Amino acid sequence: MTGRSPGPRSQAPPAGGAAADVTPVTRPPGELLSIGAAAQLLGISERALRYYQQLGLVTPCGTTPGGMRRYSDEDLARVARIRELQSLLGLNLDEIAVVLRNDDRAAEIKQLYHDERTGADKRTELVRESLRMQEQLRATVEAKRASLDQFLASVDERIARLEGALEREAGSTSRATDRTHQQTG
Amino acid sequence: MTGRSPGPRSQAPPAGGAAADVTPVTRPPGELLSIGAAAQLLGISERALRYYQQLGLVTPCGTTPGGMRRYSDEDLARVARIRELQSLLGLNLDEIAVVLRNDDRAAEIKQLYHDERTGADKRTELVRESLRMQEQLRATVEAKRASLDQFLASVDERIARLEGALEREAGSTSRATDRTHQQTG
DNA sequence: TCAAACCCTTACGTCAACGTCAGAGTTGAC
DNA sequence: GTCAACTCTGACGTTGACGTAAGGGTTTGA
Repeated sequence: MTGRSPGPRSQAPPAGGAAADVTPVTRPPGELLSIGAAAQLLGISERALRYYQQLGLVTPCGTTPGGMRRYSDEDLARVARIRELQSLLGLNLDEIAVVLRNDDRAAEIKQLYHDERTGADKRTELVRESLRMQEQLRATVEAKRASLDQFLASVDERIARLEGALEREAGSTSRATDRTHQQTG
Repeated sequence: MTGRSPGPRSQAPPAGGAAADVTPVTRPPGELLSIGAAAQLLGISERALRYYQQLGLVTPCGTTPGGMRRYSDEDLARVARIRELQSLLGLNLDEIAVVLRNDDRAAEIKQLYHDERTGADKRTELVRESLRMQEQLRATVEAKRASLDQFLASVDERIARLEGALEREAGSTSRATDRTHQQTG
């Protein structure tokens, strides 16, 4: 009911935890991965990786002399982020591109921030810019969370009513049909 | 960045609150609505309503002698539920069909529960069944909420770091380049 | 009663996010 | 060096969730 993991349709698969059921691929330390290995580790298809690259979302950090893609840990993290934004926030790849560009800008800002040549006021300005972007993202997430909490509350309410009914049933043990069956909505 | 409302792509539009920006359509009391009125009130297209019917998700409570659909408030609520399940949980229409079937079963159970002819043990059994279904849905929602909270926490952490940096900048007011620029991650 | 506004079914179109297949090149172990 | 396994670049196919247009009925207010 929560959507089968292997399929690409509907929900995006986990892609953040362990890979597929077979061959958990005990992750290598800091080596570069081929597209096949990366795909298996992330639990997604090679096609998806190429597609993300085509859209400019993730470019593998390098290639072999023959032109074969090599993915770093950082690249993998970026792909994981994509899947997270897909499944958690329901963003499409265009919207995700915006978020990733903000991430990149944040990294750039961090560099500049630690650069000795950056003046104090410039530094402050950069931090403010980064802050604005993060707060915008936060607003999106928070909105989603609020709706989800409300939904969860309504489910919990139904559950509470049902549990109440169950207790009342248990209370009226052997006496057959008493009239304690309230009309609770 | 949060997905434009009018478009059908990516995220499902609100459909729970007010309709489109023009003509808020101050809802009629308990009358039946034509498909056009229903669509406008819900902020979705007529095509979507027909499509949901085609999939067996929502059948308007009646039709005119000429065969034109009439939607009750209950029908509208059902459609709103569909949109909510789409946008909040990211379920596809097949998965939503399952949830709606559970909703229907719950309503049926409620009827049986309040039926005098239903015995005490049967009653208990029915409540248990309903409870199981709701708890299954709850698990789905809760899982989503947990991931979302974690994501939100990570965003908040970044924000906190940035705010810290900002305060430190404000602290080192006029003195040009001091060395209080910590390496915080 | 009659025309404008609305609705019906049927059917083809669209768009995102990949799936899949073909034909050719690359790599790495032996 | 060679061969199996892997990867490359096109390019067309698929699927879900509708959009859209055609051709024809239905409703309703004047």
